[in-house]
Amino acid sequence: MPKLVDHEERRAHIIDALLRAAASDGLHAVTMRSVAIGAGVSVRLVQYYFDTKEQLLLAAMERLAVRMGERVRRRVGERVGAAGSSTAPRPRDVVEAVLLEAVPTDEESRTFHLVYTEYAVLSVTDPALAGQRFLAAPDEMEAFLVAQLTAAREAGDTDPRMDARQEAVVLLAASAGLGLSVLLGQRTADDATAAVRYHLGRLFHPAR
Amino acid sequence: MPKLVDHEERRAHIIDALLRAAASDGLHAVTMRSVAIGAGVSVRLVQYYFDTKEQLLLAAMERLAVRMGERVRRRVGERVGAAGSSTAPRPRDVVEAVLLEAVPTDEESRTFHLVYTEYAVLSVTDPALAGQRFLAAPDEMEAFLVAQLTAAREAGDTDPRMDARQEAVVLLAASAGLGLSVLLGQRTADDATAAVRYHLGRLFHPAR
DNA sequence: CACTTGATGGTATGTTTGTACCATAAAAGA
DNA sequence: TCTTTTATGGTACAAACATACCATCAAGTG
Repeated sequence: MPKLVDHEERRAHIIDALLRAAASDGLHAVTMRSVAIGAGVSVRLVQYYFDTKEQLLLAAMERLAVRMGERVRRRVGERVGAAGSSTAPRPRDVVEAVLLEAVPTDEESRTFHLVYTEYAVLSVTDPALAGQRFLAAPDEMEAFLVAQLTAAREAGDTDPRMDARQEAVVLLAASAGLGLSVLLGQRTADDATAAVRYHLGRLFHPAR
Repeated sequence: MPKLVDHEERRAHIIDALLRAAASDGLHAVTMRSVAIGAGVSVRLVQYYFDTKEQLLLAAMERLAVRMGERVRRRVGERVGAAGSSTAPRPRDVVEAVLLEAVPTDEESRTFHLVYTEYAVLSVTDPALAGQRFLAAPDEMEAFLVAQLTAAREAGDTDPRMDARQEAVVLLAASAGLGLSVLLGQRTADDATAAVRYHLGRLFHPAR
């Protein structure tokens, strides 16, 4: 046999080229050739590792979904660590961290969220993409928020009449909407961040 | 001359075919041929009325933007009328009407919002679509909401410490996010509506 | 009645796309 | 050493696309 290459690494390299292409020219403009050029390989190689274009798109989407989970978990982890290893983090800080993940700040997160959104919209009309793992991440986050909000309410940090489930739905929708408006260039990331903080300030009473 | 046709009507007819095609197969899959077939005319006719595909897409987008304005204004008008011709409508009802416009209920509004969203996302990467009237409608709505919220606060219907501008931003983002989640099939229209109502219930005190 | 002009159909063309096919170098196993 | 398998390149091909071109019919105008 020849070089005996690490397949997963090669696939990841090609997928990254696809994501770059999708972010700069749009997911609809992604072509086997443009991906190959972006990855610095021949079209034949892309075929070799992904057989068909549809499978390439599928694989890229799965990678995005995995990354989304990692991103959110990392954000939460940072907050947990920042509060010191012994103290439990305040629910408000954890919730803020999760919500702010949806706001694209640097170029890297902008790219990520743009392509993620392109996929989400595409999945509505494309049967091959439909019913994919797009729903898992949001559902997971919703359950997580409900738990945090419930804890906060029982600790007396919010209005006792607050409905944790409804509030989680609204928070998630607001952060998604704010992130989208930043992508569309309607708002700056700072404005979106300020809006999230304002809203959380109204939701949470000062502890004690 | 021949039949002497109403150009605007013909153009509207073709654009409607484009919107249907975009809603069912995705904006990226829209082709001169599919539009022509959908409109029941020859490809040559589409060329005749819109010259190039880019101009066709542009014209359809403009039509969407105009419709969006009409939709919102109609919603507000309904609320104003429902309260009786002499009484001023309660800000809460007006705000609710505006926000619920973003939630797709029947098939017609689902089609409309889906294509609108497809255009919005496309405009991020497509230079021909960039910097278009997408921003006008949201800005207008934001100003409108700020005015309503300010009036409500001054009438004592909300917490006096409420920041009308920040609150408007959050409300707009939440309704956009909820509408999107309905399009993506994550939530039902009823759930989204309930979330909007819940949030407004917390924002507005009962008048008096 | 001739003629111009608006509205339409059909077809040709050049380009781009995804994919299939053919070839080959190189390493490992017999 | 011969053969099989892995990784790669190049090219060919049919389909689809946007667009340009050529033709025709009908309705008003002179």
